[in-house]
Amino acid sequence: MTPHVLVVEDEEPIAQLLKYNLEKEGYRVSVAGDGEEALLLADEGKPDLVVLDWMLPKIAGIEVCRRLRSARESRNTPIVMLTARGDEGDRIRGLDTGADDYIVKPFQMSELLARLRAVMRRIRPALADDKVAAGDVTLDRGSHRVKRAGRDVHLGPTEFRLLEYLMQHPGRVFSREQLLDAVWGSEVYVEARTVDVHIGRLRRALNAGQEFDPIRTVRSAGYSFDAEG
Amino acid sequence: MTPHVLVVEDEEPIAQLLKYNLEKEGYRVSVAGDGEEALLLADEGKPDLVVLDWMLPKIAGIEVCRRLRSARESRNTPIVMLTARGDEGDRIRGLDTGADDYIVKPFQMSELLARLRAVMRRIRPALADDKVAAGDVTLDRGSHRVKRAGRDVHLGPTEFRLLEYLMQHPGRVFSREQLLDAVWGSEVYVEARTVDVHIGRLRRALNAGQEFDPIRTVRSAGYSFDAEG
DNA sequence: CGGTTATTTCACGATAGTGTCACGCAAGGT
DNA sequence: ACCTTGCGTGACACTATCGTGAAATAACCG
Repeated sequence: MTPHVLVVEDEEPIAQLLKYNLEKEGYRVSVAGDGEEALLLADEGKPDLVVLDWMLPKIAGIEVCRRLRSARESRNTPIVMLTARGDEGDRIRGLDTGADDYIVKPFQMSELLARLRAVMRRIRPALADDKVAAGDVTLDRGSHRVKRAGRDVHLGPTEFRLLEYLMQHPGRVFSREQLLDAVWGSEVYVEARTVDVHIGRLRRALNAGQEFDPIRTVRSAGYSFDAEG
Repeated sequence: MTPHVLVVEDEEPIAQLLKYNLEKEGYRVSVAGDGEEALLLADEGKPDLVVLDWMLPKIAGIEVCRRLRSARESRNTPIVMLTARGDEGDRIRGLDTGADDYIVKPFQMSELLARLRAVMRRIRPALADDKVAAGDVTLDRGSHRVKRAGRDVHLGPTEFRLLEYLMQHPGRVFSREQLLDAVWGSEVYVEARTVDVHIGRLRRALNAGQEFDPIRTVRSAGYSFDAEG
């Protein structure tokens, strides 16, 4: 599936310019004209990346950023903000609110695209299909369902995202810190050991009535998801 | 352990300013005055983050960036570059060469610190193909697995790192002190003979059911990993 | 609001991994 | 042969790390 970008920009010509160029690059693009619309579209469109103008009518950019970050759905969606030249204060506040990057207006389109590429590269693995399957485990993002050997498995939201992330890179070992960053988000601080507890619950739910445990503990390194075999 | 930052900057006042402020933030800081020194320090200091001035004597910033990216040690170390105002071309080239971010000079210290915080949150996920193989032994950093002739070999963390280090330079002999420094780290003190014990454990695990021992003892010199042949 | 569900932290026990030592054998020199 | 030095390894006390139940919070949902 092609990456989906949400552009939040109130100046129509700029919005169109962005849409045109991004689509040429192969992205799917939605445009929101103000903060309210942005939150609405973000909620239903589940974009993979948000380009966010800092000066917006109705709801300020920083507020949009904060709300996107506090909503579970969009907690890990990269946000690139557009700021006016010279407003360092805004940039710092933005980055600390959870934006991943910024571009100063006026910008070169080539630079913006390079930035987006850089940001996308960091999360590329997340842009997989709707369904992930490995071994006898199936995870469906659409219906938010997980099955083990055909049986439905009930997971809490965090366990779901944890499994989702692990299954996206089968066999790969992630440290607790990496998992916290990927699953919980980089802006919240929780103890690394919390991961253990969720891994435990995930295991209990996933392995009910099964003997093989697809989640591997690598001592002093982290956890990984491994299909049987 | 506190994060270690390598600052590569040829203008002494700026370098000192950076060092001062970064240390105040709790980072450990090394300073390199040119590209050559940068590569040297990066190699031996294993920094967690590199702040790289783009205009350097001897070796240009972009070249330093490229070499850091191609070296195994520093492949996943985030790089933030410092560029002069208005040089969009450089920035784009830099980002595409593998830099993770840039700051335009002159910059606000607070902005730079905010950027570094943002970059530090994301430890670059290691690339897929970081495997080492020699003879019938395979070591995969990503999945944290070691195989001998196709069979899984279980190693403790220290044995894993030890083998990893030895396999990186097949045939080369390392003294116990060198191995302690590379595998255990320079800040801990352990007896040199401890290496022997770990070599022994590594051998036992690796050679189970095999007749050839890929680890060679060089009397009064050290150990090396040698593929069969 | 009240009740439910999810999340986080803590503490404790279980277990895997680590560093030292000591003893015996091996290698090398004279 | 004999002595010296270096290496391999079993044993053991000590740590670090992991799994998990339970308690305390926080989020959610009518």
